Amino acid sequence: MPAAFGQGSTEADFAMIKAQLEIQPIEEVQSLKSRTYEALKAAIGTMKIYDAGAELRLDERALSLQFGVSRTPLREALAQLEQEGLVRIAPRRGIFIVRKTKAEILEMITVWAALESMAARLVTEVASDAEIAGLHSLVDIFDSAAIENHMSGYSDANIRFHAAIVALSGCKLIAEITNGLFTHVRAIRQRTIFEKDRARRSIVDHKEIVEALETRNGERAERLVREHTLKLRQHVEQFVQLD
Amino acid sequence: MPAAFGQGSTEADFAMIKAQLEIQPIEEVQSLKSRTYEALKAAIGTMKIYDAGAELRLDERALSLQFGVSRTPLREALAQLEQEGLVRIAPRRGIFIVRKTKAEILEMITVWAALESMAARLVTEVASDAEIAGLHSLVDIFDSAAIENHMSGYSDANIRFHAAIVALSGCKLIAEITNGLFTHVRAIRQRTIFEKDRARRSIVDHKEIVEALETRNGERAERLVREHTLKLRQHVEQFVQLD
DNA sequence: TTTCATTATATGGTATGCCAGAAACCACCG
DNA sequence: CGGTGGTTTCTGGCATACCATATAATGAAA
Repeated sequence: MPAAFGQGSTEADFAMIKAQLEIQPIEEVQSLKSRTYEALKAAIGTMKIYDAGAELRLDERALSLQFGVSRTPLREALAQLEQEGLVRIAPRRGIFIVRKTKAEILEMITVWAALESMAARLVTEVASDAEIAGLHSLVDIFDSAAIENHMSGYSDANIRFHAAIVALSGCKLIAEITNGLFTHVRAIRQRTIFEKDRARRSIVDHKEIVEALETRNGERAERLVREHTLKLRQHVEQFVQLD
Repeated sequence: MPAAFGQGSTEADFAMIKAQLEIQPIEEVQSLKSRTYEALKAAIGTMKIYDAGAELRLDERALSLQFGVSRTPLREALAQLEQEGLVRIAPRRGIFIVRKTKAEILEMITVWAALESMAARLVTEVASDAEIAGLHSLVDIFDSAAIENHMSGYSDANIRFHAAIVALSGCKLIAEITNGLFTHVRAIRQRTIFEKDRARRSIVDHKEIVEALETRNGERAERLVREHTLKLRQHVEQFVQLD
């Protein structure tokens, strides 16, 4: 950055210029590999891969044309997605978007329960009262009967509530793994999972959880979160049909 | 399987053919990418990356020569390792083996505690009595005072005990994530973590865990496993120095 | 002698071309 | 008419060449 201003620039000049264009962070132009990775991940995420007859096969050359990059960075991105479990690369056979089985989904929810319950325990140990109090804003919104008409909004708020607990735990790794799981489950997040009745009971659960966190009752918070998520597990096991 | 033998084939024909050439499995020649991935992962695993002055930078061309493959499959393998968090690829700067910070190690142990305690709970729900009884063989070995002289053996048996619980839970995903964590922690598994005193107390813990599993006491098994692993966490926090 | 600018080089990023294997297609034969 | 064997094509695997940037080396000026 200095070179651009020549040797005649003074501190004053610099300060002025700095005041003018402010933002320094510098646009980090990521590699084509990572940008392709993000783009592919997003594309797969918004794809309704569980619909019957959905096209699960990816064509390298076609994709490289669509993204406007060569096959090399594209393949590196695909290798990463394979590692992440989003696609499966069958040598000489093709590249396929992975459709999780119901059993795998249930395992994910189980892991989620384990991690988030641990997160809740951590929250009671490390979060400030103010931080915990902030959770109220994510729960109380739904006190009104507005639930009935805002199911889509509920779904998002629900996710934010759980994400908040994970965030307050301070454990980056739990957040990371949880996000990874969410990526997989996103495609299945059919609204049917969150029908009215569940929403109502869910809110009661959430209130209890917040209360346990506020009273720093780690054991109880952990148990409530676990049971709450395992309820979802049971619900999915019972009512969601895949495969 | 039926179509291949046409309409004239009898049960006898099939049995004969099957008896003749037997072996079908076919040697699965993996791609260079995946083999390079495995090789690199193993190489990094056996590397003492936490020693001061350890060379953490990887040279693409040098590696491609050593492995005898071109840079393309090598880079795809590296992309996967990056996704897994074992290496960090700094664009135009270099490829570096990731050295986990102490805080990150502690987070891993925390996640481990969460997952294995959930696994223990699952074991009480799904494992057979026989399977649980099998755990005794992994614990009783150390009844004798042989511990004193077999610390290295203890370390392995310890790992196998915990792996067995995860396996008996039937949850593949927990096993998968746990293995991933183990890959990272392996390099730190300095024998100092497992000194005599800890070993003795550890065995007591293990016996209690087995007993809880045998009596199908899910709550207790979960708690014991969690506390056991959190003890390790505290121990590492207190005595292991990194960074 | 030190410092800064310029140039050289090394290293990762990307594009492209060729190769091998798998699947689809087709023709020939029973 | 069906099935089998061969041929073509399509697609992913791999190697290589080139490009861009970061860093090291070098030299000139203060």
